[in-house]
Amino acid sequence: MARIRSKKNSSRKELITLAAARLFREKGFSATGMRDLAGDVGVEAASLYNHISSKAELLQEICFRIANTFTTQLNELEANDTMSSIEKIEQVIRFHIRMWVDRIDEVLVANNESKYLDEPYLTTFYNERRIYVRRLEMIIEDGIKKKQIRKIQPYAVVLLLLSAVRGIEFWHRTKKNISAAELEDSMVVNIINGLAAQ
Amino acid sequence: MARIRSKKNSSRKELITLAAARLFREKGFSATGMRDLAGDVGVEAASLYNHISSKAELLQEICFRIANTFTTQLNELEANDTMSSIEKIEQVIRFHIRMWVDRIDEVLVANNESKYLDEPYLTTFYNERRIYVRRLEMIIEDGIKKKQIRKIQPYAVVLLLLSAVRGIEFWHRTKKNISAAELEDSMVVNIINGLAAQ
DNA sequence: AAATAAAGCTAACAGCTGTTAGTGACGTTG
DNA sequence: CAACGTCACTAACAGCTGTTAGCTTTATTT
Repeated sequence: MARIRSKKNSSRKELITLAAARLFREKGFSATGMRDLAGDVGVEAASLYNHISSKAELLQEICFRIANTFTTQLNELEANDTMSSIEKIEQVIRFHIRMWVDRIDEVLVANNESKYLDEPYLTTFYNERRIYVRRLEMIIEDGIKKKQIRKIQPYAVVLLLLSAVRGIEFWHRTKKNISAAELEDSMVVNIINGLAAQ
Repeated sequence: MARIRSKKNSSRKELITLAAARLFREKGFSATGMRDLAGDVGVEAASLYNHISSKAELLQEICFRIANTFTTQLNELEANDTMSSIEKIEQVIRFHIRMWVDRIDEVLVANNESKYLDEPYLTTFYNERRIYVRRLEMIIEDGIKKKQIRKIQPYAVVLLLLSAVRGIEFWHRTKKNISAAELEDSMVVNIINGLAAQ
C-alpha cells in the first residue's frame, strides 16, 4: 500500500517545478523544451513523466501557486480589523516586494507566461487576478472614506503600486549592493508618504 | 532590368512585418508559426519567403526599426541647444507616449521578444538600449548641473519615466474614453511637475 | 504580343516537439 | 526472499517547425 507520500517523490516534483520556473522565465514557456528541462534536472526527458503529467501542468502549478499565495495573504489582511488602511497597504507592498525578491522566477512566469495556460485555466487565472486588483482598490477606497488616504483614483494607485514594485526587477539587477530589507523599507517609505492624508 | 523597387513589393514586406509584430506581441515569438503568419496575411507559408528571408529576420527588422526610431529622435534632440533640459525631457516623454500609442505592437515586441534575437544582433540590440538609457541620464545630469532639475538620482528618474510610460498600456486598454492627446498632456504635466526645480 | 519579373502555389525535407510504451535497476516493506 | 513501489532508461510515435525546390500564374515592361 504505502499510502505515505514519500518525501523523495514530492521533493523531486518540487525540484522539477522550480527548474521549470527558472527556464520558463529565462527562455519563455514556448521556447523551453522538455529536453532542456530534463537536462537541467539531470535526467532524460521521458523520465520527467514519472513525476509530472505534462508541460502544461507545470505552468499551471507555477501560476496558481503564485496566485494562491497572493490571495491567501490578502485574505488574512482583510480579516484583520485592527489595522488602518495605510497599514494594510504597507503590508501589501512589503509582501509584493518580498515575493519579488524571494520568488522572482515564479512571479515573473505568472506575470509574463500565464497567457500560455490552456482553457479553462487561462480564464480562471485572469479572473483571480482581476478580483485581486479589485480587492486592493477596495482597501484604498475604504482608506479614502475614512480619510486615512488622500483622495485619489484608487485604480491609479493600484497601477502605481504594481508598476513601482515592477521597477524593483531592474533595480535588483543593477544595484546588488543594497540589501533586500533596505530596499523594502525605502520603497515602502516612498510610496506610503505619497499616499497618506495631509 | 526594372531597377525601380516596385511599390507593391515594399508594401507587401511591410504588411508582413506589421502582421508579424502583431502576432509576436500577442502569442510571443516562439509560439508564432510561419503558418499562423501566412494565414494572417492570406497566403501559404512558403509564399512568405518571396518577401522575407527568415523568421529571425522579421524579429530583427521589428526590433532595430524601433531602436533606430528612438535613437534618431534622441540624436535630433541632443543636437538642439536652444532647449532647456526640462523641455528636452518633456519631448522625450511625449515621444515615448506617442510611440506607445501609435506603434504598440512593435514597441512591445522590441521590449519583450528581443531576447529571441540571434547573435550578434542580440548583443548589438542590448548595447544600443544601454547607450540610449545612458544618454537619457546625461540629459538629466546636465539639467541638475544647470539647476533646471531637482537634485535626484538620474538613473531612478529614467526608471520612473520608462515604467510610468509602461503604465500607459494598462490605462490604454481599460479607459478607451480618453484621447491619446489628452493622455499625453496629463502624463507630461504630472511627470514634469515632479522634476522641475523649486 | 513577347519577354521578364513578381509572387503565388503544392510537395516535401530534416529536425524538433511533447508524450507514451515497455523494460529493468534499486531500495523498502511484508 | 518475495513483492512492490519508485524512478530511471531506450526506442519510438505522430504532429509540428522553419525552410527549400520547382512549377505556375499574374502583372509589368519592352
